[in-house]
Parts: sequence; structure tokens; C-alpha cells
Amino acid sequence: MALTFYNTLTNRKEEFAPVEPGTVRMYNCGPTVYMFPHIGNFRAFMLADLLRRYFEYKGLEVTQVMNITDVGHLTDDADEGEDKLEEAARKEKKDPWQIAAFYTDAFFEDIDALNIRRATHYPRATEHVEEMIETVKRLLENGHAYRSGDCVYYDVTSFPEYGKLSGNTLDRLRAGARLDVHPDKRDPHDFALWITDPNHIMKWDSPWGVGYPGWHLECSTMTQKYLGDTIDIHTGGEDNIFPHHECEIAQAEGATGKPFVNYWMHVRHLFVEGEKMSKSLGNFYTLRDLLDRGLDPMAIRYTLLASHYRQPMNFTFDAVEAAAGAVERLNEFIRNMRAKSGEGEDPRVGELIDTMKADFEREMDDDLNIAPALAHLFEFIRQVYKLDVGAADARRCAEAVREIDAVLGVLTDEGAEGGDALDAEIEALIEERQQARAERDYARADAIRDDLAARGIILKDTPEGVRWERK
RNA sequence: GGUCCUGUGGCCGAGUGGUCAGGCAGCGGAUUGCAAAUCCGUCUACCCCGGUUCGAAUCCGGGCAGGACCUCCA
Repeated sequence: MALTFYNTLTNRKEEFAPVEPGTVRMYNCGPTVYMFPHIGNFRAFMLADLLRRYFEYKGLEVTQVMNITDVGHLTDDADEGEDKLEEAARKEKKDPWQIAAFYTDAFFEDIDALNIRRATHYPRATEHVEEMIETVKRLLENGHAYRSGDCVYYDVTSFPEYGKLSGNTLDRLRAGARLDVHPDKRDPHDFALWITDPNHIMKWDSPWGVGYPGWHLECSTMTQKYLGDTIDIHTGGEDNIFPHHECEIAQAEGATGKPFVNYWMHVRHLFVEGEKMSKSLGNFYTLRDLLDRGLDPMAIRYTLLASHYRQPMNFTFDAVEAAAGAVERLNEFIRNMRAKSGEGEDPRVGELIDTMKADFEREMDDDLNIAPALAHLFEFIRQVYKLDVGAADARRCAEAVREIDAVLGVLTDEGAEGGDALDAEIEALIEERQQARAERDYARADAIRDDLAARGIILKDTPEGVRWERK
């Protein structure tokens, strides 16, 4: 089956055909660095990571770009309110650049903790203002933009396809009009490209005066700089469909006259314990909050991964606990396979591996249908256990699971036993316990086991001998 | 008001007409000195009310509940 994605632009699943065969050019909407990213943000970042990993698993070469929005959009609407970065700066008594630097670092720490692979580029909005100004110039030349008052606005009526992504066409928008007409705008749905405001803390020179760029501008400009005029995939949260992505299309296609993005993919929001995440409900969690509660980052990763991205997700602490069990089952499988010592090879093993991979890929090819894909993985594990394979087969099976984990990114055992040495005293205790067991002095043996457990060393007696792991 | 989505067992979460999802947790058994790991068996489902059908979680109608977007929250 061919790789297929649900495309927000066409509202249906479509076979994926990259512009340049064998390569993927993907842009993912990234963080605005004025606070710690929350668990919902990570759902979006996880979709980006899953796509990237799956493409690479399939042998495609991926260029992945994620923006760092370090110039604030406004807290209110297009023309009023306070810049988010400036607001955070005021509250934390820092300047906006310090805020941006701090939360950018925090963002990278968090995605590392979740084993999210680094994108190819992380362009900062503040470092691309010059290019954004160029885009505005082109739009003015093309007749898609106009100056009014101190600002430059995009003329939505100049772009007949406005609304093709979100369904919010101009006639529909006008029908449900909730906006007061801004005096400088020709149409209430025109949006700002350049806001002249010398009082803004973060400001740049431009042909239209000192000020700052409109929010939608950075993504389309940076996308085109790093990936070209027409890219394969653009991802983001569902709330970005309108107006953000709609406006990006208007800008990019208005500037180049070429299609901007072939496949738009959007993540649905997540709920926490069945309720919308919000600060007032007290269920607004950053990754740090969750880690402080003692949750395992790989369990959090698995939880975010295991539900389909186009399905609203209910993030619960019970679910993370269950995910921890699932991750442990995978890790335990690798350890058990490593410990196998039997001779002989079973012809059924190769078949199991081939079937599992084929089933996994078939499901993932279908718009990243990960739940049944995971079911096939677990079914494989059960079948392998039942065969009681020898050492050579065990290595192949473990390898197959690792290959799948290149996509999932949840295994943590890589170093495991032997990776870090036990100190001599503990080695001696394990040896002493083995001696005690041999002499049927189980009281002594259990006392040693309890003692080691208290030090974080868990012992397991297996048919292949004693094994230990750190808790 | 306009457009759209969701409602599955203790918890997550697949499944779009008829056969087992899967994970975690529970219970019983095998194995083990006892554990661990593993295997086998097993319980708890399809929001409500109608309708179509030989047969519906799955299709249709009507409710109820929750949610998204309609100018900057992923």
C-alpha cells in the first residue's frame, strides 16, 4: 500500500508523492518562546517527529524545518493588545530577548527529554526580518498588499483562493462577521504584514517605518527560504488552520504564484483528564510539571504517540501509567532476547519478522494509523516468546523491534546490562547470594536481594542465570 | 448564528454491517525455592431512543453530552 495522508487542504486521504522523489521537505509550526511549552504543544511536536522518523524508516531523505517564534504576536487581536514576549518580559522583569533565549533553551531541553529528534533547521523569526521585508515588498509589487496608516496590510480580496484551506471563504466570514471594521483596513479580514510602531520593544527598520512584522509572515518566508517555493508537508495544531495557515498560503502563493504546500497535516487538541486544558482548571501541564510528578518521559512520549493525531486525545495520568507498562514490556523483550543462549534456528522467526514489519508499515502507511501498528508489534512479541527462540533468532527479533523503535523512539535499555559496570561490592553480594541459593539458604538469599533492591539493583533469576537491572 | 468533530469495557485506545484489536490494570492457572520475566485461560464494551437489515458499535433519523474553528491558544 502506498503512503497516504489526510490532507486538510482537500479534506481527504491522498497518496503521498513528494515534489522530488526520494526526499521530503517538511515544515512544522514550532514554539513561541514566551513560556514553557505545554503538553498539548508536545503533541504537535510529536507528530512532526513521528513523520520525520517514519519517512527515514522508509528510506526517504527528510529536510525538516521548525520555526522558533521569538518575536511576539499580540495577545489580543491584530492591532491591539500586548506582545506576548513583551508581556512575559514585563512580568519576569527581563527584556524580550532574554525571555526568548531562556525559553528557547527550555524548549530544546524538553524535546531532548522526550527523545524528539532535532530538525534540520530551527530558524528564528528575529533573524529573518530582512527576508520578511522582502516578501512584503513583493506582495506590494504584486498588488496583494497595500499601505494604510502606518501599516502594510494583505488585501484578501486580491487572492480569490483565500479560504481554500479552512473553508473560511470571504463570503462565509462576512456572513458570520464578528469583527469591527478596522479603520485602516479595506476589508475587515485583511491582515497586517508590517506594523509600524516605534514604541514596540522589539523593532526593526523597514521602508515603511520602524516596527515589526506580522505574525503569519515568518512561517511562509522562512519556509520558502529553507525549503523552496513549494514544499511537501506543513504541520501544526488544528487551531492554526485559520487564520495562520490560511494567511500563510495567501502570502506565499501571492508572492510566488506557485503552490505553497502540497499536504497540510493538523493535530487535534488534547484534553487532560477529560477536560479542556486551561490554566483556570489547574490542568495546564508543562513537561516539567509532569516530570516533577515523577512521570517517566518515555511513558509520556508513548502516551502522546499511541493515539491517532487526528483524533482528540484524552491525556490522563492513568494512561501514562499504562504507557509505562507498555514501554517496559518492549524494553523487557529486548533484555530477554539478549539473555537468550539456546542453539538452533527456527524457520518461523523470519516469517514472523517479515509479517510484523509488513503489518506495521501497512498501518503506518495509512495516515499514521499507529494503534493497530502497535498491536502488530505486541502480537509479534508474544509469538516470539511462545517460540522460545535460540540466541541467533533472539538477536534477529531484538533487531526487528529496534528497527520499529527507530520510528517510535521509546526504548531506553540500549546500554542496559554491561553498559555500566557494577561496583565490586555489589558483584560480590550477587555472587554470595548465588552461593546461598545453591546451599538452599533462601533466607540469606532473599535478604541480599532485598538489600540490593534498596540500593536500586533489581535481581531476576532466569533459566539462563541471574540478571540485574537498575531501577 | 455559520462550518465541523467526538462519545467503545476499570483506564487508554483500534475497529464503518456478520470472525481475536492491542496496551495497562483485575482474577484463575502453568512455571519458579519464593519472586521477576513469560505463557495459557478469563471478567468488564460499544451515550440514549427509534428506524433500515436475516444481522449494527458500524448505516439513517431524533435526542443528550463534550469539544474545535469563525484574527494570532498546538
